[in-house]
Amino acid sequence: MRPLPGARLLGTIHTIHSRAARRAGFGTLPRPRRQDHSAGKKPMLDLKFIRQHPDVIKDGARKKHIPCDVDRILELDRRIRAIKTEAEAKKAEQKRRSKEIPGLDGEEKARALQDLKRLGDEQKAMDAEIRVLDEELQKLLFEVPNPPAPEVPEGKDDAENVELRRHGEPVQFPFEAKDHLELGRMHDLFDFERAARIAGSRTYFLKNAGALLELGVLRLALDHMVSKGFTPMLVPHLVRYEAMAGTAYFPGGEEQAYCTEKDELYLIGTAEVPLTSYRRGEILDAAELPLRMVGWSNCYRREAGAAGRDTRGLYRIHQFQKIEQVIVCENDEAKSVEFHDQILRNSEEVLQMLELPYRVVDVCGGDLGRGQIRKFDIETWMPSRNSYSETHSASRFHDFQARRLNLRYRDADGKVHICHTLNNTVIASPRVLIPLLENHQQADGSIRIPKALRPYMGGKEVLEPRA
RNA sequence: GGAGAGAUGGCAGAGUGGUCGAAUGCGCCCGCUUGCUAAGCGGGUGGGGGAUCACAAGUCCCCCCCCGGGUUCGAAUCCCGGUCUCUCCGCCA
Repeated sequence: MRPLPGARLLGTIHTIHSRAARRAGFGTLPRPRRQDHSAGKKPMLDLKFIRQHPDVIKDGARKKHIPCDVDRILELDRRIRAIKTEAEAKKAEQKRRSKEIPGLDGEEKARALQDLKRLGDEQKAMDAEIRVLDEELQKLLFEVPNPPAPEVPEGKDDAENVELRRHGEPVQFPFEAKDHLELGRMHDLFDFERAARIAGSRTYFLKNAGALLELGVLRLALDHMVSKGFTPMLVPHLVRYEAMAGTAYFPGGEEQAYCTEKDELYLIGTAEVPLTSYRRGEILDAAELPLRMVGWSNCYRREAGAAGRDTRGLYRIHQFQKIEQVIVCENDEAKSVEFHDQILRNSEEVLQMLELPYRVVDVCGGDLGRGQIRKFDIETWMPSRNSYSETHSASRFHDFQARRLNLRYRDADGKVHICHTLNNTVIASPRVLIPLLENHQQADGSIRIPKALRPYMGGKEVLEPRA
């Protein structure tokens, strides 16, 4: 699934979010308050890089259609460094002279104390000045988008994404095809009406084969990834602000996430959040890399701003289950690109096992999130929508998330670097049940179960509609 | 939910206002010694930022003893707030 589009929404920021943000050290305050071994500033991008290549940043922001005031950042940076140099010189003097105090006494000592007091006050004034400027700088830095890869197509929204390849052919039904809702009724797979009564819009019950199919495809996907050497992980579904901010959903995506107000925890919209955050603040040994993880979690999305869109059926709902693959690798462009290709193919293999037609699109600049360097979406053919619709989203972040998470590694020479991160959907259900049911339906309303899925369905080959 | 204890370098563990970025031990790295190994001996061993500067090396400086703030000429040490961990009691899938 695509990352929460909230990064581009200008939603009202709830008090609770800013409270948590402040405590976490993101957003309005320059430094983290909660426990955080990384202690320090964590700009989205390396400030040195911005300093040296302002034009790259500017052009990247343009391509992503995200506003970004690079000049203001550079100015703040210049001023802060100037004051800092001066403040540090004072601090050094103060420190040095402090050490002489125990050796002094009488009037000499009194005079020295007075001098030092004055020095200290001057320092504090400068620190305060720095703090104000730095607060503004940090806020701006969090909004700097990661420049997209040069190959990323220009474009302002998903209409301008570029198709890369197709696999399989959309089925031509020699009979009148039913949509998944109709099939669901025939097989008693879902209940939307009662769900709405209990839980509101965009909710559902899965019943009978509907429930089993969901667990089946999830397990198939998980097993496939485990066979590829990924570590299976069951993850926390409630996370702190830092995890949301570290993976770049916050700030910006607050409106898309459910928040538990009393505890200031957020329901994850994807296992990417806890998985990518898993080793945050650590310096990994290069020998451990790449970390290849596959997580199974429920995903919760408010779908704010989507009112009226895709209201029917299983397409856009508030809660679903997803198997997600995450890779943490070395800070190496070529490796990162290579893994991006791998995680894309992993997911394609799952769709092939499910015998579903799909295509891969290269997501254009304007449809990329703030942190993504490049993204490929997989769209699976959905007969009822008469279109390829998004079921997977494979993103490459460079060091964007890792920098925020302070996720680093030590190379063979003992040097410390920030990791690269990537992730992709392996399967998300029940959305994938739409193409699964619709593509494999037969004239009599029965549904053929693809071979690879049968072991997960008690060996059954076909689902027969209820009498 | 109630009561208490604690958080120091990769690990263990000292340190209650100055000479502590931090003893000591273990681990790790480099030398020496040694048929090999072990032992022994000597040295080294965290992260971040800034100045100079070529985004190099080197040199200098600042910050970090869970996180943030405060007191003080000076804080790992004192004060306030937060987070986490552990123990006991209660509750509970």
